[in-house]
Amino acid sequence: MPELPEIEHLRRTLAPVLIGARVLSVRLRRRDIVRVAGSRIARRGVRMRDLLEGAVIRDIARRGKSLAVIADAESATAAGRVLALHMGMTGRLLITPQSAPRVRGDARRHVHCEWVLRAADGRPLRMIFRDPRRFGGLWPFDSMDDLLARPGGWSRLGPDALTIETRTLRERLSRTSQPIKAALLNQTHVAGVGNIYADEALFASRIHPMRRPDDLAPGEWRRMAAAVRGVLQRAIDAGGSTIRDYVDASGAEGLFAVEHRVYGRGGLPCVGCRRPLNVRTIGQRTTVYCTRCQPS
DNA sequence: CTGGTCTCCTGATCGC
DNA sequence: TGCGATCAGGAGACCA
Repeated sequence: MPELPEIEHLRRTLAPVLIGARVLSVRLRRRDIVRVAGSRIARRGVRMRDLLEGAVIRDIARRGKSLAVIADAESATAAGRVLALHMGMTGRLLITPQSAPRVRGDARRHVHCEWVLRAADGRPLRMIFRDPRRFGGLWPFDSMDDLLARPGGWSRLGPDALTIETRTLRERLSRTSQPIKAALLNQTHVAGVGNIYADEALFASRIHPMRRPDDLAPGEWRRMAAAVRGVLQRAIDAGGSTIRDYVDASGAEGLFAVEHRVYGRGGLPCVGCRRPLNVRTIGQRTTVYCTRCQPS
């Protein structure tokens, strides 16, 4: 599932291809994947210009697990536009040369939006958004200011987890009395930590997931901040070394097959002490940890 | 405001 | 081999 490392990797691979590209046409197959900040789905008609039709892409930004495609309008009088994307659990954004065979068969299922682009170097490209489970979606905004200010945009997201500093992490997470695991998952506190990396970061910092934020010592905050940044950065590095050309890639399956030390290993021996790892639900999420290496 | 629970959705996996 | 049950989970809605 796409977490921050996958999204950051996507951003880095998309940017050189998309920056300077003109969106020639957009085909929306499922209207309800277009969401509007403040409501579950777009109530009114979706205009293709909201999905960047006619615009030139200038940049791609990321905060947490959210991606923003930033575009200029074609006419000098019109305002720019921004399209935010969230991949949810199963979302994928794929780019192929337009000359490549169209997606067919099973792969065509759940393709909710298609863009036809002309890259800065003139290459014709096709981009598709595919999301079987539809937890992801597309959020149109008028501008970057709009995205940053509007509730439902990035205004509610905390600082990005990849560069989170000890002091900020502590200030942010101390706002709640929830278990530290649940607090880490709350995107308004820190943006970008999902279930996998929350467990991995807590294991790496030897902190029990049920610990309360106000109970943590300064050294533990330092370890946790370093672990959050570390596990995310290592995953990005692993992804970056295994993929060559996203444009030619048929997908990102198995991209981040880095071995997790706790996630998905419930009942298996802890890599530190060989005791079986514990599994319980915290914050409505399956949580795996070691009672010995992460004392409560 | 806070914290807990529910809901959305489909594909993978499990048990029989 | 088939098939129903179960599970996974990001984030917003909803409620006490």
